[in-house]
Amino acid sequence: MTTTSPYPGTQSVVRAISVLKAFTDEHPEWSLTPLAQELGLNKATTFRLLTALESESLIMRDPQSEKYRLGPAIVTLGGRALRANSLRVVSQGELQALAAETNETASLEVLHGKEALVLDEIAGNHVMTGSQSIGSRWPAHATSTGKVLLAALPEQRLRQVLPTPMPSYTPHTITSWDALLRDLAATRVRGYAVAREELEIGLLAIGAPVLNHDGQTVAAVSIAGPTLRLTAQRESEIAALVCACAARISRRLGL
Amino acid sequence: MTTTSPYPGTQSVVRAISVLKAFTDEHPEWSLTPLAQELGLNKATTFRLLTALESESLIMRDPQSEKYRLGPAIVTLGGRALRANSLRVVSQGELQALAAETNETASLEVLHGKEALVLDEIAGNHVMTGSQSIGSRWPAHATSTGKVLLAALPEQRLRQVLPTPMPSYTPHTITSWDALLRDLAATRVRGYAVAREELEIGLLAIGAPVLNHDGQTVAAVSIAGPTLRLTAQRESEIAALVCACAARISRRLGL
DNA sequence: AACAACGTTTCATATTATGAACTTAACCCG
DNA sequence: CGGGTTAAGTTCATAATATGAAACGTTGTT
Repeated sequence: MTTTSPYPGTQSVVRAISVLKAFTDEHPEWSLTPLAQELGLNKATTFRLLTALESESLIMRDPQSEKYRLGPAIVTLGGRALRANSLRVVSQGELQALAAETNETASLEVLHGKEALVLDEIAGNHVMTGSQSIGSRWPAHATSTGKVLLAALPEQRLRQVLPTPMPSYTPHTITSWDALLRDLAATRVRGYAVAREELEIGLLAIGAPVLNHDGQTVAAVSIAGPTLRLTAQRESEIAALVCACAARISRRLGL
Repeated sequence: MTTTSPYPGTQSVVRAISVLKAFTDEHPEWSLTPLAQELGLNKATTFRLLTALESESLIMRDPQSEKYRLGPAIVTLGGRALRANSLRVVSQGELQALAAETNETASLEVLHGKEALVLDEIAGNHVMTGSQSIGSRWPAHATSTGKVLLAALPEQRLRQVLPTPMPSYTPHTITSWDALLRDLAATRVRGYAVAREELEIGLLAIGAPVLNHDGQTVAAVSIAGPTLRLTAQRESEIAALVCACAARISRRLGL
């Protein structure tokens, strides 16, 4: 290899991480050869990396299929990362209250690059599913939380972060800079963001910013649910509850 | 270094993982120098490993303190590991039902070495805290789920897995082989395990085994709560509910 | 102002990671 | 059956890469 690594002396570690990241929701299970091909690594190298990761339980092998999967140590590290996040810990009670008030799914998300990362999720009583998407990432420009978080960034930063063109998920996804900047401006004025079928048809979400002691947007809280239940008339009511929840969390952060 | 790694060509990767694992619940934040000392690594090496991990967002730096913490990519990987776990997905509905029936905290755990790893946790209405300890590990010999899982192992395996002496957490913790083997035998006969103040004073838990299509114990389900609420008379009632829940999950696994 | 402590960078060195080629095992399919 | 195909895992010579001692720069302290 003659390619220059981002930093010297980190090739194998970066490669090992790329192995870990290959295990996605869409492809949670890999065999050696396809994985090596996917990553463009030598089979022997990939095997050694997998073995090292397996010896530390970051990766395990499915007893039946013999294929590689993410292992128990990853679960433990993920739990630690969440528990170490004071934002999440502080928010949890308020988020639960919000989910109970609205009977819809409440989420807490932070910005990571061009994506909104789900730190916590409390299901309303309508759906019988608990915290299924903690750790998931959604395209920021197509979600209410994402737009709330983007609205706090200077335009220059936006241009660095967002891909051009912005990918479209439904006919209502915002894909032009013009439309996005207008929506973000409206979000700032309004104090909350609305994403109506921008990520998925039939899905509406309303998000509000969480501010730290300094007044900076550090996270977003949202309520999401089917457009069937979240009708236009309920929208302002829900928005008020989401904003109140976000404000309470902000106050707990010392605002 | 002249120490032989478990496998050749994996030193830096194993070291990088040891860096990740240094971030525990007790010590979620590290500075460079103490971390290098703790791990017995050179400061420059540790710095390079941290930089590599940070470049991939497995580690981040706290904006205020400048110290290192687990990063967003770990949260994402943890979420993927959980979602990829079909056992957890299959169990979730039943676990929620159990928590609702009993109004106490329901858990799903698997054995990992000498510890029980929490895959899912649904709080009853008494406690306002959601899935705080997913990914946590508890000493198997001192928990109901742990004893259920140990009860399925041949004695020889037990001796390999469990440390001698077994650490004690309360005056009721089982620490002798004799007592443990008797308890495990009783668990097998009874069909469920009870841990009364064995891990923590005031805490009672009742666990039952989840069996796969093959009849092998692959996980344990439990209800845990304060001895104040989980009185002796409620014990058999709770045990029946826990066993029924575990049996329903087992059936879903094809038993 | 001198010192101390810590994060970060440099660089010569050889240890360690690498990948081409090989071995082994399982599995088709004629 | 049995010869052929595929994929997992192993070996080993090579040099590229990780290593750590020492130097550097920055910040805070006495």
